Amino acid sequence: MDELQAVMDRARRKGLRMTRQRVIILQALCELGRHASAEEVYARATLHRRDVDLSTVYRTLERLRDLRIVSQTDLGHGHAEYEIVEEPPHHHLICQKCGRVMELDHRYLAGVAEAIRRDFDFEPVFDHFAIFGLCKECTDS
Amino acid sequence: MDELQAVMDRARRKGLRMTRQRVIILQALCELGRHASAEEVYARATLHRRDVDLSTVYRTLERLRDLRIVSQTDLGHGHAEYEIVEEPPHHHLICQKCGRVMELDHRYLAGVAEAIRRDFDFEPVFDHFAIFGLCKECTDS
DNA sequence: ATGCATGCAAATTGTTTGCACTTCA
DNA sequence: TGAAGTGCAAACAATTTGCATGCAT
Repeated sequence: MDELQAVMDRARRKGLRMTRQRVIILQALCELGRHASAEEVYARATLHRRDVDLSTVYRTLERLRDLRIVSQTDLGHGHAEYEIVEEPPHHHLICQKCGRVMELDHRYLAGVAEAIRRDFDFEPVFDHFAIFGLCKECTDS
Repeated sequence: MDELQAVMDRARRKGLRMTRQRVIILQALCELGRHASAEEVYARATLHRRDVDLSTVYRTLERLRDLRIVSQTDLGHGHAEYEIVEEPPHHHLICQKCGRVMELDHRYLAGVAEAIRRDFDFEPVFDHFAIFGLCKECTDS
């Protein structure tokens, strides 16, 4: 997978020291694909070889988030969820009742981002947005 | 003062049983104004008379959130923040670096809400939105 | 070489829960 | 009266931290 290579390059370029653990964590994130909890990343990472500590996973995810290599989102599951940032980003609609998750294209938010930039001199980080609400089925019932 | 009455009426109409504790909690929320943590609500509530338990505060806030009388938001402070929902709602721009918080008018998001409603049959709960990013000063430096 | 990263275990923080008792409608 | 709400204390889960050691640059 050269997705892993690409992400590692990106991280290195941003000055991240590439330790064995960090490679494993990035690999786990790539394999998992979308929004995984720290525990899930940990589980996936230790699946191959058991040589990462959970606290290291937390520390690394925090670091990666600061470098904007991964996004950190609260999807209402009682823990943070992480995923590798893509360009353009994508977002989620989350039903508060049934928990269903739908994907929302970035175009829906691009206009808002632009307006905020213009009017507030504020650079919004729209790596990943979580919008809560009610899906059709749950609105009806 | 009659903000409290108005909110209590609203709550009662939604079928909320009005206990002594709940009145105190609603009062605390009114007095605090904007986004307060459960601990802050608790502190404020017990300031007058010490007869609410923290667990009751949590239970009540959860109940009020479900009734959409208060909004629950993650402002990135490591705990949830609550505030009485106003009409129209307002939102926040939060600087990830310096922590500065700016208010965002609902009009910025009204269009997005409409589009989501139309295209996804999804009713977004836009009681309170938190948008993270970088303010001017922190972007420059 | 040296400063940053890690493992381990323990602590912390925010939040939830079980249960006997009380209170509102 | 009876269902719903409460206090208390204990449990929980996610995340963070201190410190001795290890490793990438």
